[in-house]
Amino acid sequence: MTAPSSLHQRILADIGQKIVSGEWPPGHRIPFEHELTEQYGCSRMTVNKALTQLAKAGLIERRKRSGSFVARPRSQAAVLEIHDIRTEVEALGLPYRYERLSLRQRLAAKTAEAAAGFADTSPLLDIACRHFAGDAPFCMEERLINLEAVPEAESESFADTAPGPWLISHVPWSAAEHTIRAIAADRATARLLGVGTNAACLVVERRTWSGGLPVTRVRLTYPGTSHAVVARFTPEG
Amino acid sequence: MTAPSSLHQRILADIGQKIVSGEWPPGHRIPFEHELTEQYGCSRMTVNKALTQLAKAGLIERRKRSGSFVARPRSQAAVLEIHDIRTEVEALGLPYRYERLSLRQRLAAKTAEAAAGFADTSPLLDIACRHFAGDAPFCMEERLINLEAVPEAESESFADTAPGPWLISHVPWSAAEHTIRAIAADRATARLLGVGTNAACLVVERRTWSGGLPVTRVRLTYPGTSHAVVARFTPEG
DNA sequence: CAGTGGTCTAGACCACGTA
DNA sequence: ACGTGGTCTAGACCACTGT
Repeated sequence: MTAPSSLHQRILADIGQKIVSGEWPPGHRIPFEHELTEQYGCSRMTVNKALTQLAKAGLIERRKRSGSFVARPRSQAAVLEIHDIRTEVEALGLPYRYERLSLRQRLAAKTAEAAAGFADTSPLLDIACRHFAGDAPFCMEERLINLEAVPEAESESFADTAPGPWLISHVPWSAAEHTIRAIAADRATARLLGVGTNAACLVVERRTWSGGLPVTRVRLTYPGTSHAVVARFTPEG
Repeated sequence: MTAPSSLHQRILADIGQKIVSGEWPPGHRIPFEHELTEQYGCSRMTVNKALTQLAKAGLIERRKRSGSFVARPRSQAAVLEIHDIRTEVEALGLPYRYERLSLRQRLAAKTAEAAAGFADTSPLLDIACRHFAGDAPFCMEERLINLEAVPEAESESFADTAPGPWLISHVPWSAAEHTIRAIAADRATARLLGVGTNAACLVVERRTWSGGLPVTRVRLTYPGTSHAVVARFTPEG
């Protein structure tokens, strides 16, 4: 509902509105680019920009020689933003505290770590730590760092710095994959999170690569009652 | 790693590669558009397309008068795709079955439904149903439909058709917001899902609007052990 | 003020798929 | 074969902003 500042945004919003309102049902043919060109009195690049964006958002399908059509909704695509934990805690207005629980160096086992994408016998740093919001545990972190990808991590103690921010400033960028699931807290987890045994917890697991090499696998376990992950739909980019 | 078919994709990939590999660390200034124009022997629109896309993906920040810079990673943004349940089940190679549990019409209560965005005393359809994968319950669905937004739903029994697909074919498109959390199954939920009481479950709640009006709120409860939500990072569009 | 990115134009050529 | 979308050009004007 914000005023579109540019013309291609206005075209995008106009067409998006017609689709969302149902005025143009799925399968409806959208005016050809040259028709929209006349309608808005602009060049083809401008309408193309809008239509390309609508196609990327999944609202329309484009077929050469036939035109563009309103897509039938297949899957709900939404953008998930996973923030830095410190930021997340401070956004709640609570003081943040970090605590390292354990750190050891070992080799990747064939079974578990292979599934996480680490090669057999890769040297790994295995870290457990906790993040606090005020006095209460906010989440627990179990992290594996591939020392082949990040050899500098070997000399880090992670006593005061959380592995996440440290990695971000040492491994510049990365592709990532997130998996979200629910588990029942085992005894150790329950104690560390200050919840009852078998309490429901939300687990966010992130695997990160850099230049084809697996860098880190982190598993964040939140008390289920206090944390939720939110994703919002994005028609416009 | 796929061969970029278009020039702006190649420029995007080249720069993205330099950022991901660390060759250009956060804060590094990216060549000006007119420099890239010379470097690739193309027009400014082409490099602009690539840089705009990198900025939308969050890999770079653009500042007028100063140039474009490699962004420091702030939040992990990933694309979450939530599919139709039937599709999801059948993708597992299992037969899909749907079962309606209850249906009743009532007015929105001030407390609970207001939080879901429904106006006070809106007429609602309140449906509970289950989705099966083979013989096992796959997930439980609790759904509210706003009859002010979808009056045709009043005459539907939803005995054989799940509300999701029906709504998709009757309410053309929508904005949506997803919330994912973990809960412990209460007695009723546990029985319906065939798990133990207090078993950890993954709850995906989706609220949907159409033309500013709230259309439906659906809460899908999955046995935590058998279901995960996956989101993947997307540098390129 | 000068230089950057944001946006737009009025053309063009091509691949491709449908008729 | 033809018309569509995909891509690209070589300009242009403007707003913003740091110097």
